[in-house]
Formats: sequence, C-alpha cells, structure tokens
Amino acid sequence: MHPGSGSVKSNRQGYADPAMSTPHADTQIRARFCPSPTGTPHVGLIRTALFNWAFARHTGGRLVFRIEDTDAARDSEESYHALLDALRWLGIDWDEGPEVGGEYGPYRQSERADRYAEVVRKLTDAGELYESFSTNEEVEARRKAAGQDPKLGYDNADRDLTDEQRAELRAQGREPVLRLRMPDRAIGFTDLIRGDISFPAGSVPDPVLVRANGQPLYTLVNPVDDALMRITHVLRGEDLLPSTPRQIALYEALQRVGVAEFTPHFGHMPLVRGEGNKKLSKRDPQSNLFAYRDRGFVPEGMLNYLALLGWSIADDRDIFSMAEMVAAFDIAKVSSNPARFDLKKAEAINAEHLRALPTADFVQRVVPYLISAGVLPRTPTAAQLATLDAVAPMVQERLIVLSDAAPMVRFLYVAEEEFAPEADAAAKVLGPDAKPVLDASIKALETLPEWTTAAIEEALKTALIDGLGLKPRKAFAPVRVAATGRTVSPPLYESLELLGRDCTLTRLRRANP
RNA sequence: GGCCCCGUCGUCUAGCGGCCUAGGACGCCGCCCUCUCAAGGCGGUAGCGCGGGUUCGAAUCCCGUCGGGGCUACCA
Repeated sequence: MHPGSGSVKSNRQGYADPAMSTPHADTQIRARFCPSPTGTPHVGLIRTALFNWAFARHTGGRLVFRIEDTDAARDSEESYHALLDALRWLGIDWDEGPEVGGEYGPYRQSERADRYAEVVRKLTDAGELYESFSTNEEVEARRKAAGQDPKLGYDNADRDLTDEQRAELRAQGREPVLRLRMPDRAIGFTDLIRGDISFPAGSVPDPVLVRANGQPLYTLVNPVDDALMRITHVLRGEDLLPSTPRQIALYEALQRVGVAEFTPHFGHMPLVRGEGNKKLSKRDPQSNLFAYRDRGFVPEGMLNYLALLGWSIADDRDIFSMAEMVAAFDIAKVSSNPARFDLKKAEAINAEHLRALPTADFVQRVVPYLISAGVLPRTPTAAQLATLDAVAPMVQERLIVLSDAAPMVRFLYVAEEEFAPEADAAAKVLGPDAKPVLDASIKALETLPEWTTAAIEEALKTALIDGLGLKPRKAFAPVRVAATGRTVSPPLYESLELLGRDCTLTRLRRANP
C-alpha cells in the first residue's frame, strides 16, 4: 500500500473538470466520520465509522471526527453523548475531534458559524452563488405548466435575475435563499469502491446552500468543513452518492475562491439492509447499536460482524481481530452490493469471540450483566465471585451473548427459599417417575465421603445407571432440574459440586414429592 | 417520472478469461461425541436473473433486458 494514495478501482480520471485537482499523492491521508446527532447510533452508521477508521489506520492517516449539528430542530445533546459512548465502547478512536481537539477545530458545526459566514461571503462576492426567490409552490407550478414532473425539482429560474428584478422581489417582502450555480457539463468522478460514475449535465438542480435567514445548510457545511479540515478521502454510505455532483461543483467553486486546495476522493459504501430489501431504518429496532450491547455483544464480535457487511478478510475466514482488519483493509476491496444485517450470523460471530476470551476477562465482562439481571448484588462478595470463577469456563462456551449467562448460573446464587425449578422443566421431568431417581440420588449423595465432581459422578452413576438400570438421559434429567432448575445447565456433576452438598440435598428433597 | 447504484447458495461473501463438475461462513438437515444444552468432529442441502455477443474458452469482458435499491427538502 502506498501511503498517501488510497487504492482505486480505476486510474481514469473520468469526467472531471480538467481544472479540478485531487489531493497530491504524498499528502497525508485524512479520512473523516461526521454523523449528525439525531437519535441512537445506527449499526449502518457505525459500519461507516469502522471502515473510515480501518482505512485511516491502515494507511497511517488521520481520522477526523466531526459533529454535524446544524439542524437545531433535530439534534440533541443526548444523541451527541450517545455517539461518543458508542465509539468509545467499540474502541474506534479518532485523532481529531470532540474532546480530543486538533488544529482544524472546533469539530462541532454548531460552533463554526463564523467560518461559514466567511466562506459564503467569498463565494457570493465571486458570483458563485445567487439569490433565489422562488417558492416551492412556484417551482412546482412552472414544472406543471411546462408539462414536466414536479419531482424534477428546482428549475434554476432565478439564475439570471437582474438587479431590478431582485429589488422588486425584495420590495414585495420576499427573502432569498442562496443557491450554487451548477456547471453546465457532466460531472463525474472515480469512486474508490465503484469506479467511474458520471451524472449528465442538467440532471442536478442548483442546490440551496444558505437559508433565507442566513443559516447554512448541510449542502454547504459538509463540503466546506471537509475542505477546511483538509479531508482527502470521503468514505460514506451509498445513500449520499447522488449528492456527490453538487459537492464536487462546490469544491470547484471553493478552489476558485481559494478556500479549498483540492477535491477529495470519494468512496461510497453499500447500504446496510434490514428484513426485506429496504435499507435498515432508524426506526427498526435491529438498527440500534445499544440494543446489541445491552444483550451482551462484545465490541470484538460487533465490530467483526459489522466489518463483514461489505468487506472480507480472506476467502476462507471470517473471524478476525481489529488489528488484523487494520492490517488487511483495502477500500478498493469493499463490495458494492448492499448487505443484509443477519442477526443469526452476528450472534455466531459474537459467540466465537466470547469463547476466545481468557476466562478472567470473560468474568469481568459478564459480571455487570449478572448484576443487572439481579443474579448478583451490586457489589458481589468474594465467595460469589469465586463461584463465578469456577463456573465461568463452563458457561462461557455455551453463550451467544453475555446476558445469556444469567439464567444459566442463577441456581448458584439464588436464596434457597426463593429457588424453584422452572415450571415447564419440572412438568417435564419431575413427575411421579422421578421419585425413585430422586430417592436413590439422595441416598447416594448423603453419605458421600468427599464432595467432588468425580465422587458425585461415580456415586450417581452407580446408583442410577447400575442400581436402577436407567438410561443416562433418563437418569440425570430429574437431578438436573431439581438442583439447577432447568433442563439446560452447566455440566451436572460440576454444578452439584459448586452448589454444595447441603443445597443439593435440600433441593433434591424438595423436588421429591 | 428523472438521475444514479447494484445483481454468485435463504443470508454475507470468494471469484477479477482457463486453477470452477463455483470455495468459505451463517442458517438448515443428518451422523459422531455425550449427564442436558452448547462447543467440537464428519457429511449433506442450496447459487452465477435472463438473452445476445466477444473468445479456442465467460460467473468473470461488452450490449440489451428484467429485477432490486438509493436519491429526488430552505433534513443530514
């Protein structure tokens, strides 16, 4: 990999304006992640952050984190903190941005109003922007009168208004928005992921950059900040692909007025879809990153799965660490097909990472889930933790997500008077048939000289398999349910040893009618 | 409607003209292991949307077609 030159699908320059310049090949790579703080972090958004991060880390470049909070009506401080929380949880770190600083700050657009005003002034002075008075209703009426579909949008009708006309419109009390004059030619670029893409002349209407009240819009601030922050590579979702031509036109204007030095490279990542073929909606509960954390996805698993949405490390492997991803990541190898978020696969990947955790690490991570499930108190005792250490290796390999641990170990912590086998499990194996099994088990365990896994196994096998002539499956089920409360539990003899003789016998007797 | 993107097993993908009677993973099914459930091992199921070219040879290149998706705000 050549530092400073992200690899691209094609070297052809496509349809770009000959005057348009791209970042010099040995310029330090600067990628960015620039969400707007509206709502909870979306898994698709996080995938975008991850790919930008991996790209920056792989190329030895910088990752800039910028908050696009220019829409006071929708942005919230809570969402802003959720974004920071999400990235920190996952370990996606940034080199410049909120709480980190950097030489191109501030990194929240709500704090950059003076810069936008300055750029708008330069652009206006140079004649790159023009005042537009048309209302949506007027545009629509003109489209209809011309026999065109109103969906075509703005018709550039105010481009050539004379000073007199503008004065007259103002005199009527109308306030103009500022629009960018789109060039009268096709606009194309070489997408880092998709190759050459071109938009015909006239297919993109002149966009509004500044509201009548002077407030700058996303159409202005996003490219302006990328230019001011010297972003070299814009990697974002495919949903933003149609906005690229107007951004390229803006970059060219910014270069003409000396605000930008180059137009960045663009790469458009495939959409993340939900059930069906539509893009995963913000309203879809499946899109909520924190829902996965709450269930007990670990960062390693979440990140690994998200990376698989559009990228693969090798043809025969899909479990990997972020260090491995960073070493192997190549933006040109990102798929251009949309990817469906597959919960089952995400869970399988997470389970693999859970199993790979060192036991002590696993214990540390699972404790908060046991506390929130009420299995452990807020501050567990040393004895409780010792029990957890002992049972951890046995539950660790049985989990999909960390919260699965609670029902599995509850029997070791619940107060004796509160313990009761789960109803359906009891109905299944603690019927009248269980009596002889429980009788024999109690008898065998009462007198056991030492309470160890091996001794318990020996005693139960002798009593039930040899003594009663039962099949193992039949023999151990009542004991398991009586002692652990469930048909599914950690290995039986180990569980009984951890439970202790007194508890075990109490429970067996209680289950024995 | 207009513009743009995409099209390999159910899903995510490998594949970049011969290594492909298309590989892996998840899912699903079966068997083994076994005190339950997992894990693990073994095996199976299932795919190049369609039609034309180009070529000795196409999943791979070209054209068309059909299908899916995105965008189409004084939101981001």
